[in-house]
Formats: sequence, structure tokens, C-alpha cells
Amino acid sequence: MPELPEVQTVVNDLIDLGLCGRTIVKAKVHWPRCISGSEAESFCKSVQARRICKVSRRAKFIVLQMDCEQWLVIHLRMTGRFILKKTQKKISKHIHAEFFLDDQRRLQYHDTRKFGRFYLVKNPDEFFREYGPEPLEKGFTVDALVQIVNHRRRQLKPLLLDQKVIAGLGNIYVDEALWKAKLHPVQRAENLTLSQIRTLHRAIRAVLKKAIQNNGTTLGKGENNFSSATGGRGRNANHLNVFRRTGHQCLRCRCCIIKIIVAQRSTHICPSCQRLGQLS
DNA sequence: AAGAATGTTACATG
DNA sequence: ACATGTAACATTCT
Repeated sequence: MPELPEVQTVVNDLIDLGLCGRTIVKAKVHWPRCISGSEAESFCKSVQARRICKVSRRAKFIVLQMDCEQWLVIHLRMTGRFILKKTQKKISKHIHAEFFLDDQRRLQYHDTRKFGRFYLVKNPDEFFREYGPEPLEKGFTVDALVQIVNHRRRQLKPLLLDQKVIAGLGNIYVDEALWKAKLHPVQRAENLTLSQIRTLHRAIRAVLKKAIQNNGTTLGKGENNFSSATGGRGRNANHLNVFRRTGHQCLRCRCCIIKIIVAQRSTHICPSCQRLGQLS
């Protein structure tokens, strides 16, 4: 579910809903394995009576600063989701953690596939040390992408999916960015020309910005798919150019979009726009 | 009813 | 050291 734009949407919504400044009166964990690195009990004690000072995002993580030495860091993985509202008598079996706030609301963590994780971290800089640059920040220049791509024999798609190389991209937005840049996902990174790198740089940023503007991508209609803390669904699915458009026409050349497997992930390309040079 | 699904990672192999 | 492949995590949907 959540790549950078979806996580950013959740963070934006949590801020809009006034999570900053709230105190966690009590925490309950219904499925202990969603807590990483500590026992559920001690985790609950650690966040109890703590005020949430700041809500932000790094890579695909939600980062909550508290009024203590520890930060609460969450990764939604595939189906994690936050719900922030007042009531709730019966809770869904997919809600694995709950935070009771000082304004009668509850912040609930919902995750059907149970891959998401909570971390208590003392030092966020250290925690995020091995993650790559944020593609929407100023530091991510064309030159930064040149450095990333340089001397890497790897295929473009797995390289861009690697969070240690660049943070925040996932299956959807890598396919979208490569389509926009007219690059084939198995193209070797080291063979890109400077002009191709420039184009890819623009494409990555454009694709992510548009997705954030649209509040993220919600695939399908099931309640299983992405929705933000307000319950809102992203509008970006209508703006996708290749992802899950197998069999449809490419909007540039009308050629038929095909699905291939790259790095064990479904990968969507226009075989006409995204051709592979002889350098592979 | 088998297979795939927005993600990550540990482990194996070349 | 680097590139690639497999399995696992757990559940739902097609």
C-alpha cells in the first residue's frame, strides 16, 4: 500500500487532524508481533503519558517525536493504516494497536497482512543512517542521481527499489518514473547517459509530487487498499500511466502495455517507448 | 482454486 | 564485494 506519497498523505492527514500536541493516555497492543525490538508491555509503558510533539516522514516511515528520549517510528509495509477518530465500541480484528488520546479520540493501527512494524528509537539519525536520500528534498540533485547510478551494474528497477540507494520509491512509482523517462527496467544503471539521468531525475520527482497532490494511490475498491487517517482514498490511480494497465494502450504511443517480471515484482512497461539498448 | 498483492529482509548462489 | 534469486512474513482478493 504505502510508498512515499501514501505515507506523506497519512502524515499530512494526521497533522491536519491535530495529532501534534496530543498526549497518549494509554496504549494497547492486540497483536504483539507488530512491536519490533521490545515487548508489547514495555512498549505501552514507554509511550504512555507521552505527548506527541511532531509528526513527519522519512523514507516510507512515519516518525512521531515524543516529549521524551524516544521516537515512535512506524512502517506500514503493505497494508498498514491509521485511523484517528472519536469512538469505537467494537474494533475490527485487523486493529493491532490502539493509542488512547487525551481528547477522547483513538489512534488505531489497522493492518490486514500484519507486516507493518512499530519501532521505539533513541536516535533517528542512526536509525535512518543507511537509507538513501529523499527524492523530493533539495539535496537530491541531478548530480546526486549521477552518483547513485555511476558504476552500478545493477538493473534500474531493483536499484531504484533499494531503500539504501534512494528512499521512498516502491513498485508503483518506479514503474511510473521509468515509463515517464522512457527507460527499460532492466537497463543497466551504469550505461545511462547524462541526458537520460536528467530525464529520470525529473520523472521521479514529477511522479511523486503528482501522487502526493492526489493524496496517494488507492488500487481497487476493497477496504483492503490504501486509505489515509481521515478514511479518504487516494485519487492517483486515475493518473497512472503504466502500473496495472496491462493490455491497455500506452498514452504516448498507443502501443499495448505489457507486464513482465523484474526483481521478482510485477513490472509494467510500454514495449515501444521503453526499449532496451544493445548495451542492455 | 492457485496465484498475486503497494514491502522488507535473511539467506543462498553465482 | 556485488548482483541476483528464493523464501518467509499473513491475509484477502481475483
